[in-house]
Amino acid sequence: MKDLAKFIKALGDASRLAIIHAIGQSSCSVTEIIQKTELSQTLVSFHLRTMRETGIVTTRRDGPFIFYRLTAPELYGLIGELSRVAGFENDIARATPYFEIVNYKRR
Amino acid sequence: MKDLAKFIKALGDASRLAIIHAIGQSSCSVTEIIQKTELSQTLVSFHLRTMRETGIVTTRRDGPFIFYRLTAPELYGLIGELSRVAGFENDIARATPYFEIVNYKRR
DNA sequence: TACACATATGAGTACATACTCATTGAATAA
DNA sequence: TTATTCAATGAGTATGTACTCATATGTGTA
Repeated sequence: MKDLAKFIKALGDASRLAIIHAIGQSSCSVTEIIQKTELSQTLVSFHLRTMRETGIVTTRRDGPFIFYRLTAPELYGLIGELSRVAGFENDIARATPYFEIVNYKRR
Repeated sequence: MKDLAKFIKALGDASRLAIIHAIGQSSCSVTEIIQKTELSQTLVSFHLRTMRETGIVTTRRDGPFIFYRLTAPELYGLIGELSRVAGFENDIARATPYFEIVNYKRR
């Protein structure tokens, strides 16, 4: 059974927000996601699995690559709204609304 | 200190969603929240604490009562949007108190 | 004062989750 | 075939979190 709490919980992690930010509203291969987020391959794969299972992302294979995209592209903007509502509007990036939204840490 | 992932994580729990639903866009005393959610006093208090600390709710004392409200009332609608985007509009959650969040109307 | 009511808090527990490392599988090219 | 690249998976660990029970604190009234 689908569960809203579970879905939202799957959004509430810095690494997964970084992945969502990397994907944006188009799509990305896993390799691209790894490069953009600077997270390890294993960790990206680990998170993509739960994001697949909660329906946040869907996949398409193209040769050796697997492309991920948001199942609902509007989700990207909604997370931006959440960020604004949470009071993050004065963070680093008002001009690039969705960049500072994702406050993921670099390694 | 502020952290979007932490904020969203604090939304991703069924008990806390129930509390948010109970509060709605106005405010409620803890006693009212307990009655509406049918959660234990201790558990409600436990969750309200983390919701206070993440800035989801704010409080006002009135005599022996402490009233809680959403710091940002728009959050209520946004959760409805998330629910719709997640594809819950026809979910079994119709029978539960979470339903009204699920069926929040767009502006 | 004493008492009742409203709410918060500390301790303890069981489970969930994020992460790393090592390995495996799947697709392609030489 | 072998080798290479892309991606997923299993095991192990450490931390986080949701919850319960008992207790404490705050507030108003008799």
